[in-house]
Amino acid sequence: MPRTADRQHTGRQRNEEARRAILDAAVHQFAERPAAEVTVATIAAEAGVGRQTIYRWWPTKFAILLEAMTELGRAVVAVPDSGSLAADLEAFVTATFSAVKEPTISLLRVVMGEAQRDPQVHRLMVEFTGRRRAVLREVLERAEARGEPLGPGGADLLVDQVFGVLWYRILLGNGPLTPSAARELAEALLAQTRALPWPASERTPRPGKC
Amino acid sequence: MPRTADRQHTGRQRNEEARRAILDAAVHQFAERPAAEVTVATIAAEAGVGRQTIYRWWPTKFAILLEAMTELGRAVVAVPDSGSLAADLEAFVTATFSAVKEPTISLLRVVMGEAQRDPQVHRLMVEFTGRRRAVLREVLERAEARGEPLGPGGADLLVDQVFGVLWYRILLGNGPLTPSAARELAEALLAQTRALPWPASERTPRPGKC
DNA sequence: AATTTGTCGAGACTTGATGTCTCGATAAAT
DNA sequence: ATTTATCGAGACATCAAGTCTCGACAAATT
Repeated sequence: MPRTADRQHTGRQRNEEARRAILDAAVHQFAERPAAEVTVATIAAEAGVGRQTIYRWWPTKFAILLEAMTELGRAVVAVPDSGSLAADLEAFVTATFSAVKEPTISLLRVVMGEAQRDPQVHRLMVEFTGRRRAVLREVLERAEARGEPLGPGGADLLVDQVFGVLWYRILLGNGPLTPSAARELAEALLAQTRALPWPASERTPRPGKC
Repeated sequence: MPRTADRQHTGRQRNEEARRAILDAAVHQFAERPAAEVTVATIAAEAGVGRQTIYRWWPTKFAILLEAMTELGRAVVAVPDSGSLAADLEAFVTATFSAVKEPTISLLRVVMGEAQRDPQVHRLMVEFTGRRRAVLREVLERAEARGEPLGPGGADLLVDQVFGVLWYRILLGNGPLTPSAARELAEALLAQTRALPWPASERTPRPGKC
C-alpha cells in the first residue's frame, strides 16, 4: 500500500506557462467585463488552452481568480514593525488601502459577491481575507505585548474595523479609499486605543509624531 | 392613440394570493438554501404557481427578493434622541445589530452579493443602506451641534465604521453580531470621539465645536 | 347573457454555461 | 523503451434562464 509520498511524480509535468496564461486571462477578463460574461470557455480561449486543462486544476472560475489574487496579494504581505503602534498601524492601513484600486477592486467585488452565493467560495474567501487579518493582528498583538493599550474592543474589534471600513467602501462605493482616507482611519483607531474612559483633562502625548 | 390611463383595466385581475405565495416562497428559500440552489422553478413549485406567472411580473428572482425585503423593511426604527451621544450611539448600534439575525441576515447576504454582479441591484442597495446611514448621521450631527466632538474622522468615518463592521461580519461571519458586540463597538467609537485632535491649528474648525 | 380582455397553471422549446468523458499527442521519470 | 500523467480538443449530458403557446378562468364591457 504505497503512500503518495513514496514515489516521485511520473509522467508529463504540469505546464507552468499554461497556468500563468490561465491566471492572467482570468484576471484580465474579470477586471474588464461583468462577471456574468466571463465563462470557463472564454478564459480557456484567451489563454489558448483546452477547457479540460482548467477543470483539472480548478473547481470553478472563481477559484482561478482567488489563486491569481493570492499571488497578487503576496506583494503587500510585508509586516510593518517599527516598534510603535502608531507607525505600524498607519503603515498597514495605508499599504492596504493603496493596494485596493482598479483593476484589483473589481476582482475583490466579484469574489466577495460570489462568496455570498457559493459556500465553497465563501470558505476560500474567509481563508483569503484571513491572511491579511493575521498580519494586522500580529501588529496589534505585538503592540499589546509592549504594553500599548488597544482600547475597549481589543485586537478583534480593531481588525474588524479596519477591514470593515475597507470592504464596506469597496462594495458600496460610499467612501474614499485614498491615502488620506487611510491615514484618517488609522488616526481614528489610534485615538480609540488611547482615549481615557472619561473625558480627559490630561492626555498622553503622541510618540514620535506631531 | 389611447393612453393606458384612458380606460380601466379589463380582463382577469392579478391574483394577490399568488403574489403573496411567491414572495413568501422566495424569502423562505433564500433564507434556507444557498442562493445558487434557488431557482425560479423551485420558487414557483413552492408557491404553487406556473413559472410564467413569475416571469410576467418580475425580471429575476432577485427582484422578487427585493420586493419582499422592501415590504419587510417598512418597520421604521425610531431615531434615538436622548441628548447624549453616548446613549444615542449605543441605542442605534444595539438596535441595528439586533435586527440583523436569521433569516434576515441570509437575505442581506444574498442581495449584497447580487449587487456586486448587477449594477441595478447595486443602486437599489446603495439606496437601501443609505436610509439607515441617514439615521446614524442625524444622531451624530445632532451631537456635534451640541458641542460633542466626533473625533478625527468626523461623522463620515464613524458611519462607515459602524456599517463597515456590521456588513463585514454579515458577509464573512468572522465576528459576533450579539448585543454585547454592539455595546463594545459603541464604546470603542465613543472612546475615539473623546480623543483630542493635536494638530488642531492646521484644521478648519467645524461649526459648533468647542 | 354574451363578448372582450388579460391572468392563470402547465408544458414544450431554445439558449447558454457547467461539468464529465474520451481521444490521440506529448513530455518526464523509470 | 516503457510507464505515467498532462496537454489541447471535441463530444456529450445536465441544468437554469428565458420565450412561446395552450386551454381554462375571471372581471369588465356590451
